[in-house]
Amino acid sequence: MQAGADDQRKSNEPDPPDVGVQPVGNVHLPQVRGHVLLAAGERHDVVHTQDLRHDEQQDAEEEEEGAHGGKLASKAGSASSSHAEPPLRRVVRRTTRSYSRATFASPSPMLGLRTGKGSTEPSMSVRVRFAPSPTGPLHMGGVRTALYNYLFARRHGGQFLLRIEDTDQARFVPGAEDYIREALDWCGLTPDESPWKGGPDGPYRQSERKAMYRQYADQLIAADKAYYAFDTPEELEAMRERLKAAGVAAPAYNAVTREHMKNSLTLSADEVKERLARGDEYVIRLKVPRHQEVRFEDVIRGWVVVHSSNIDDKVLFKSDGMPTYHLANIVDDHLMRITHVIRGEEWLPSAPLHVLLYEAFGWERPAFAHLPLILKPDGNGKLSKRDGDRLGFPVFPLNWQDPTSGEQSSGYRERGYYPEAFVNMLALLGWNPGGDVEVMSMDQLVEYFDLARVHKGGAKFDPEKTKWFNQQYLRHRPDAELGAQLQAKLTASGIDTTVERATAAAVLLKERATFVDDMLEGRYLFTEGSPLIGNADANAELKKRWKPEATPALEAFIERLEALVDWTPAALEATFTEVLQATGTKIGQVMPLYRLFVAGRMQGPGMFDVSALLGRDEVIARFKAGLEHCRAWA
RNA sequence: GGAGGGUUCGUCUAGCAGGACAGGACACCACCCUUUCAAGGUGGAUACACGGGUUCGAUCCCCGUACCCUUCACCA
Repeated sequence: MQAGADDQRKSNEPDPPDVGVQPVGNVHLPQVRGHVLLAAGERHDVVHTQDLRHDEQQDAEEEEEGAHGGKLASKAGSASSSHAEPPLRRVVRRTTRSYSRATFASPSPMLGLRTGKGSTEPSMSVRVRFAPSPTGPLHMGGVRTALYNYLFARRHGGQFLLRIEDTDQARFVPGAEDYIREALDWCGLTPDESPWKGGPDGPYRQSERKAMYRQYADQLIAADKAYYAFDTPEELEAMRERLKAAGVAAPAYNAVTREHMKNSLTLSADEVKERLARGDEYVIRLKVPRHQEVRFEDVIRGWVVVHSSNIDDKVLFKSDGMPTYHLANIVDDHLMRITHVIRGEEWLPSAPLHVLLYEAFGWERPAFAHLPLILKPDGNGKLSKRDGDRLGFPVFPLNWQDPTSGEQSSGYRERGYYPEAFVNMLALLGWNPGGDVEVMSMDQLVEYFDLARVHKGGAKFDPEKTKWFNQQYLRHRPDAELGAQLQAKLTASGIDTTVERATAAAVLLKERATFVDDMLEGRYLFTEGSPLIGNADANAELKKRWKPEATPALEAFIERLEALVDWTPAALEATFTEVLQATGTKIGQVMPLYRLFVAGRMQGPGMFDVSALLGRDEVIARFKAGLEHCRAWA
């Protein structure tokens, strides 16, 4: 439960005000049934290139682009200032036969200024950060937080930084940091400043900033905003027990109880000095003001008000010499000039404390935006690793093996998901651009992203929709790429073939695939010999379908096939039809057998396409073998 | 329990400043297309948590109730 409960925690933060989305207009394009059509000849390219960027050429730059996250530039570039109209968004929907359902976004012609309610005016110096704790694999909730930070930064031309919050030495997990880095890279969310890349405000690993926190804690003590506390764990426990027994709902070390504890507020100056000199263990606590309304305006939730009496004197500096999350977080955000803290909702309860800290330091505080949680598909509560195991879907972007327990956790990448699909799905979990556009490239997400449109309520994760996204991306992938991947998979399973052939097969197979692996169902396109051999399922199916009456037609077809000059799908179909007429056979009596003889399974691409690809010799051989096979029964 | 947050179809959501048959997508069920399976097309079913107000009129504004979630460490 520990693992699960923690999953979504290490999130991150910030954001600025954005703008409302203008009405979507789509213009200059003929409209058909509410869909915008592009010129017939262009529709394909447009979708590929601009929406999914899966063209070959773009393919090449894909990785790099992802690695730099850079590219937002494109938005600026796309600002076709030709028209001084309000920002428009064209909604492009494919209306071609097979892909008409999904709604794709096309790059907006221009990015005009947006104005939105409750949005803060983004300055040109937006700086946000994703601050995970390296305590294990990055949870998909964390990835979404990173994504929103990234989108926000790009949208406003700011910087996206990554800071490793490893102040808790006890929870250090080897490999976790590398995992974070790799996961972010895979998703195309590469930070502008990070422990690995460096930057003007480094170091970006809190353990390496250790030396600078103490002075800030001291500064607070000097200003009477914090104090030393010498209470032992036992004494703290005793205090809680005592208060609990006295009927106190929420025992806390606060303005009232601190009067009865061992701290620099109750002990004499001399004793404090002596204890310090003696080396007694102590922590430094924030001296929360007694009567004060703490308030801040959350970018996505509006005003949040909490009375200081509900906030306890949080430990800022631990006895092990490390700052707690609260202190380090505020100090670092300030030093790193973070303008917007975009983080998970689980941090909302401690936000007032953070506000108090900024006040204690006298620093201007960043804007806060607390993201809704990602909930489990069924029931309520945060999505945890256990849910993934239980329901059979990944909860992490990449595979992960726990260094101590050896426990394995599967990731989206290894399951065959495209990072674009994963990111697209994540982006829409809690946010949407307003129209009915769903399939969007990273550039488009950047262009449309608006923190003000993020939902307040938690979103249940839907693994099915994630598959759908993958399917969308897969079918828009260039055939050559799919062919190469299919070839590689076949080789891995002991089947040799050429890229050309694999590509030709991929064209037929991708239509019914969600993952590249799904195309392996068409392995019969590459093997030799009857697919009936050793295939129990095929034989069972065949027994149900076989009727001796079909024999004449099948034999006639084989005969015609041997003499067929034009070995193409069209010619094959024409021949087949002729045979049916000549023999007075119904298609339903023969086609299933044709399919079983040649493919060995009842589902798949059209048999004429399959046959054309397989080649005359192989098709005829399988036909004959199939016939022999059935005759044995009769 | 305290504090805070949340609540539109099964799910993600739209609904820009009260007046629409409450829209889309995923999933589901039909039908169409089709040699099969997909894909695609068409149609269907299902939602404003509840109760009061304010109003000529509330998904939308106000109050209350219910339920859910998060959080209460020398963890982040």
